[in-house]
Amino acid sequence: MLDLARLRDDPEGVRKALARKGAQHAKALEPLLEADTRRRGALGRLEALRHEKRTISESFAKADPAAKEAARAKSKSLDEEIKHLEEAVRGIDEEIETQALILPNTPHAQVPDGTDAAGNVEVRQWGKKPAFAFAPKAHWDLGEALGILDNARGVKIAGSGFPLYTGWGARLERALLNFMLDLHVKEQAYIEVFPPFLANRDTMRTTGQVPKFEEDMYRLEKDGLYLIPTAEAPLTSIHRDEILDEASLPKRYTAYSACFRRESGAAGKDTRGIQRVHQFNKTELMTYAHPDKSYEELERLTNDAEEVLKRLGLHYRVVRLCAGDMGFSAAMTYDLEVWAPGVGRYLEVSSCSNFEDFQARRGAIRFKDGGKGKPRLVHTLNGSGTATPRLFIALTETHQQADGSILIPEPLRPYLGTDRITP
RNA sequence: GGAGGGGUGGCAGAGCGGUCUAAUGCGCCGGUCUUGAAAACCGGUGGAGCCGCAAGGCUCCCGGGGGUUCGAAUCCCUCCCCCUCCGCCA
Repeated sequence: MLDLARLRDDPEGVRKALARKGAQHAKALEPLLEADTRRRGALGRLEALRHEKRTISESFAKADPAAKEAARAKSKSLDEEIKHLEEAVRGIDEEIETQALILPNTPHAQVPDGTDAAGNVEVRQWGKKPAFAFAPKAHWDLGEALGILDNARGVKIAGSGFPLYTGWGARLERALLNFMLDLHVKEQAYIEVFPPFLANRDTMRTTGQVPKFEEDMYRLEKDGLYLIPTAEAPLTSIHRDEILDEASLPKRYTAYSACFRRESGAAGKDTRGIQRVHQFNKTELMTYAHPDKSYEELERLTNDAEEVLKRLGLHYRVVRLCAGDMGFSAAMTYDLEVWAPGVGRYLEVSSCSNFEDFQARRGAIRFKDGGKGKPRLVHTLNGSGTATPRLFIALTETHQQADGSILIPEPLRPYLGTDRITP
């Protein structure tokens, strides 16, 4: 959520910034500002009435009987006005919240203009596209030939988009996750947590999935819970409604989680194999940062995610997303795109973002600056470190051999227990 | 799922209809004393919102919501959470 005070102080600046994310957002500003003005007017009157009522009851005990009767009557009549105004303020508050919660974050000044992926800017590359003396297969063919991926039976169990990894495929999945977590925990000093995979509405509102993207999630109507689309949600709510010690920042967390996404509207779009699925595994990196240092942290976090790809010998590129291609809550985002030679495309395996205080405001995540004064909002950041389906794709497609086997990169061997997956 | 107990300031814990601007202790911060530290003593120490250039003022918050009352941390209803016991169970 954006700071309402900022909207009041600099409506033009906010309007322009929002327009960079999409012209429609800028229009939402006017009614919001109008409601804010109405709210403050009503609130001022309400508080004056409450003050009057309070004063009456405070002097009640020592008033004489006649004055008591008058006080009772006056207080009663104030009640009606107060109740009326309270309802009005509550109504306006809801109005404001409804509108404010669907406004996206504003992009950082250094985020390039653009309306879609075409506007993204490549920042760097690592490695290069592998050369093959044969035609590299796509992972769906490799998966079938090696018996590590069984899409047909996944469909039988749950439906399309719910991959069934089998044999070495299942072990590869597990090995990748352990490899990544160990890297994040032992070498990069993130605190490992194992979060719930279901989360409530407050949790989802904090990170920005609710209310605007409710339809993108699987929901358990009866329990008021959502299947998490990313561990970002539970990780960011660890410290929701808390005031942290300044000295404890940055707080860096990592977690494995299964992730669930409806991906409705994406049917048929890059869905072959396991490029886009409803359930997948991912390790997540998440930081609660001091607001003055969050952009340094974004670089660090991005590098930490990249390290996974480097160690697995996978060619990738880092792109800075343009304003129009960024997610709802982000102020700046780097995407990591790994090269998949079988499908012949770069695939997004990680999205590393600084949300600045956007999520922190929604979740009231603060810290005491210098130990005194008003608490300040922290900045939150996160990035996948990384998501397995596309990592699985890149790994199998990149390291496939002429004989149809997959050569396992050195760092992963102790986790997988073999140096090669063969048919 | 059933029965009982309980949710108060960073923590412990009192309060059970007006004096609560929530006792007291601990913690923390500042000061006095001291070569320094400790101890002792003195003072301070939550959050949100609104008004104000500021100083400051006002409103709300004792798990959430609603009610009774001139007045609620205190009484009533309801929901959530925690603990104990029982049931079920990976």
